[in-house]
Amino acid sequence: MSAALQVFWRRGYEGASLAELTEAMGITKPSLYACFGNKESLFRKALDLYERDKLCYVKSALEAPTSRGVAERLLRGSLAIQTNSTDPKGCMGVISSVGGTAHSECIRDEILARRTSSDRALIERLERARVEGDLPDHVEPPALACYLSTVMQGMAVQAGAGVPVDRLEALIDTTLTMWPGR
Amino acid sequence: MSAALQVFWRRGYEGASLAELTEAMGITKPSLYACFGNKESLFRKALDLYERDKLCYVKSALEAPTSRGVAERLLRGSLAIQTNSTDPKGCMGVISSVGGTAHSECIRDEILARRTSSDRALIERLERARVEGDLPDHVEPPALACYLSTVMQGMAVQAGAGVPVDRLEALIDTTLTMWPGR
DNA sequence: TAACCTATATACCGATCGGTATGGAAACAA
DNA sequence: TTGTTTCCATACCGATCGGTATATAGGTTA
Repeated sequence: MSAALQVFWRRGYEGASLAELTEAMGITKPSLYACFGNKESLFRKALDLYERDKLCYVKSALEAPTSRGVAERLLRGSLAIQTNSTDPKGCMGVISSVGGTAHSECIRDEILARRTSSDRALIERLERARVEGDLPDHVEPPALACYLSTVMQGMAVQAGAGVPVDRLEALIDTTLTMWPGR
Repeated sequence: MSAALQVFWRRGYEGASLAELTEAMGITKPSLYACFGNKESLFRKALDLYERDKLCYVKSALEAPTSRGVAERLLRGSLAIQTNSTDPKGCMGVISSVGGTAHSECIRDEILARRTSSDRALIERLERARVEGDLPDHVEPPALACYLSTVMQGMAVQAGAGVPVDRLEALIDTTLTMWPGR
């Protein structure tokens, strides 16, 4: 299962062929279909595993005491995943939601829906931060949440393109320097 | 030719099939191969057209009088392209450089090389800005250039995912509010 | 009209896609 | 031993991939 995740992560949904998937998983196609139904439901299960094992840092990041702490933990957490030496570079969600043919629209919708729910949690956390005085009044939580998501997705593109870790750490430092509020 | 660009832009290099390309261009496959060689060289020509017609804003953006002006023109220029109602959403470079099988690595390399040369121009412009007093001394132009590219690529992901224009305009405003220097 | 050249359109190539039917070996009951 | 059941690997399915050979149609020259 985690072998399938690796393949989907590196290739995206459409770029991952059944041949590569079955070889990585060490099973044959009939076994794969008996266990997981089809390629699409296998992908969903891989996405579940990805969220559980790789995106767990988000939950704890939102529990940071200040808004800047939330931003820092989110940025460093996503960087750690995207540049882990044993995993593919970049973000699986970005890789599988970009481009591709018309056949995989429901996959895109699935990813976008998960992203939306994650964004909502971040907005709510930033609203709380403003109430608590962590953010200046002129900052609107939805806009700032969108901004932070954008930086993380851009960082995923860079990591996927092979930009080295230290440059991305500098990127995080730059972002945090500009962060409004504490 | 511009029809081919539309298809590659929407689907990415691998997601664009010859069937879709020839249909959009209104020619048959033998004609396509007689005129353009093969899919890869057709893609390169489409990429040339994209740079010439769509990325021309970059050159004029770098000529803005201040560093903040450069950032604003880059952000608004790329947003205009990425959300143009007649073109596909998002950035063609991002869409074609992310994911995919191993067969298209040279395409990725091509895009990454063009991105690198564009980044270098931005770094040089920001170094000039620091000399001219547009940026605080503690800001390092390579890091700030990387940051700005990251925001633009993240914006491309968002635009490709269907985030509406007005939210991305708010994102630009947020980014510019935090911009260090004038 | 006859010969010829070009240019396009159809039909096809081997490879691969996601997905499945089938045959044969292993395990179990009688 | 015989019959039966289960399970999995191979071989195959139609569709589509990128790319090409061939045949026909149209225009030009003699």
